Amino acid sequence: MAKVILVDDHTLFREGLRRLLESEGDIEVVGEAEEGLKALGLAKVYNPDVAMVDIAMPGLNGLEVTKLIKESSPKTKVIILSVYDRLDYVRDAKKFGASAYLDKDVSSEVLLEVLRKVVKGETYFPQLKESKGKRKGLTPREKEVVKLIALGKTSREIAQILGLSVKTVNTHRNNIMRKLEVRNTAGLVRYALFSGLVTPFDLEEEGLNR
Amino acid sequence: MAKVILVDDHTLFREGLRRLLESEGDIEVVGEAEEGLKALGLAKVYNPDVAMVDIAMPGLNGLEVTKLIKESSPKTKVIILSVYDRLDYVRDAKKFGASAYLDKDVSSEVLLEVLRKVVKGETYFPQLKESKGKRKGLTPREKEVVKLIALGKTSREIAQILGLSVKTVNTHRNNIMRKLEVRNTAGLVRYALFSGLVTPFDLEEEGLNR
DNA sequence: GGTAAATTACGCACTTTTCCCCAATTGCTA
DNA sequence: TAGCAATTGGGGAAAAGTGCGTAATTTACC
Repeated sequence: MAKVILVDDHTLFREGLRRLLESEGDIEVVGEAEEGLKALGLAKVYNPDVAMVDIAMPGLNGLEVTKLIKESSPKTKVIILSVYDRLDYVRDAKKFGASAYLDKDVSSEVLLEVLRKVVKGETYFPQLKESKGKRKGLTPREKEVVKLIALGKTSREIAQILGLSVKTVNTHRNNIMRKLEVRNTAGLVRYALFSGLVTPFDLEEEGLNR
Repeated sequence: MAKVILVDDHTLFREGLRRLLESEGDIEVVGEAEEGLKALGLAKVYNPDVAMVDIAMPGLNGLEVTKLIKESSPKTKVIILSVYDRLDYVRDAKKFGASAYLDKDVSSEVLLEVLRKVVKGETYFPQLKESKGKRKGLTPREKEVVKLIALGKTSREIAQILGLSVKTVNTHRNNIMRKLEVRNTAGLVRYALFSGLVTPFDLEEEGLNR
C-alpha cells in the first residue's frame, strides 16, 4: 500500500481526492492537511510515501511546503497540484525536490498513473508550451515588488517598505512588465493572483477585501 | 435515487465529487460537464434533480448557467459551488433561481445535507458576515467597467468600447472604488478576479497571460 | 578571477489614474 | 408626485504610473 497525505485548503477537493485514491485499493490516504504547517507534522508522524500538495494555499504555499517536507522527511515524495502551468513554478518545484507537477485539470487516470510512477521513484513534469516557456522568470526582488503592487501599494509605499528609492521600484516595475508582457498595473495584479504569488491569506493579512 | 449532474471546469474536482456523492448510495451522478453549454444539454437530456454548478468557469459562468438551466429545465434544482461568499453572488444566485449556495470549503457532511434538503425542495444560502454584507453591490454597468479594467484596458479604451465619454468611465471607476473600499486599480483587479467577474477564459479571449 | 545576473538609482517626457467638485436624464417605486 | 438609484457627462488638479534612456554596485556562480 502506498501511503499518501493530501495538502489542500479546499475541504471538498481533499475529500473527493481521498475517495478517488482510496477506491483504487493500493493507495491509503493517511492524513489530510488544509494548511502547510500541519502537512509538515503529518509527514513527520506518518512518514508517507507521497504528499500531494496544492500550490496555492494560505500561509505557506505549496512550494515552500515542498521544500520543508523534503528537508524534514526526505523519503516522502511530493506531487505538486496546481491550476497554473507556469514555467517559474515548475522550475521551483523541481528545485525544491518535488517529484511531479500536475495540473488540476488532469484526469484521474493520469493522476493515478503519475502517483504510481512517483512511488516507484520516477518523476513527472509538464513540458510547457513555447509561448509560456519563453516568458522569463521573475527575480526574488521582482516577486516582492509585484506582490506589493497586487496588494494595492503605490510605488512610493513599496519604496518605503523595502527601503528603496521610488526610482528603483519603478525600474523593477518596468522590468517586470516587460518580462510578463503586460502593459499596466492590472496585468501585474492578474499575474500575482493567478501565479499564486498572492494568496487570499495575504489579502486578509492586509485587511483587504477579496 | 437523486439524479445529479456536476458542472465544473476542474476534472479532478468533478471526479472527486462524483465519488463522494456516489458512495452515498442514494445519489446518482448522471453526467458531468466542464463547461456551461454542455451542462444545459445534460440537464435537457437527463432531467436531473440537481445540478451542482461551479460559479467560476470559462465561457458561461455559474450564475448564467443557473439562469439558463432554470429556464430550460425548471424542475432541476441548482446548487452553486463557489470559493467566494460574496453578497453579490449569493443574491444573484437567489435571483436566478438557485436552490443553494455553498462554499467549496464546506465539509462533505454539510454538502450532502444541503443536497438532500435541496432535493426535498428546501433552500440553503449562507448568511454573510456584516462586514461583507455591508458592501454595496455593483450595478450592471459598473460590472462591465470593472471587468474591462481587470482585463487591462485603460479608461480611454473602455470609453471607446462602451461608447462612453472618458469622464463617464472615470465616474464609474470612482463609484466602484468607493463601493468596494479599494483605492486603486490593483484593488479593482483583485475584486474582478476573486469575485469571478473575470475568468481565465476571459483572459484567454483577450490573449492575455494569466 | 572573470562574467553574467541582480539590484540599485537617476532623468525626462508623457499618459493615466485618482480625487475632489458639479449636474442632467431616465426609470423605478414608495 | 416626490425621491432615489443608475447612467451619463464635465472641470480641474494632484498623484501615480508608463516608457524610454543610462549606469554603478553587489551577488552568484563557473
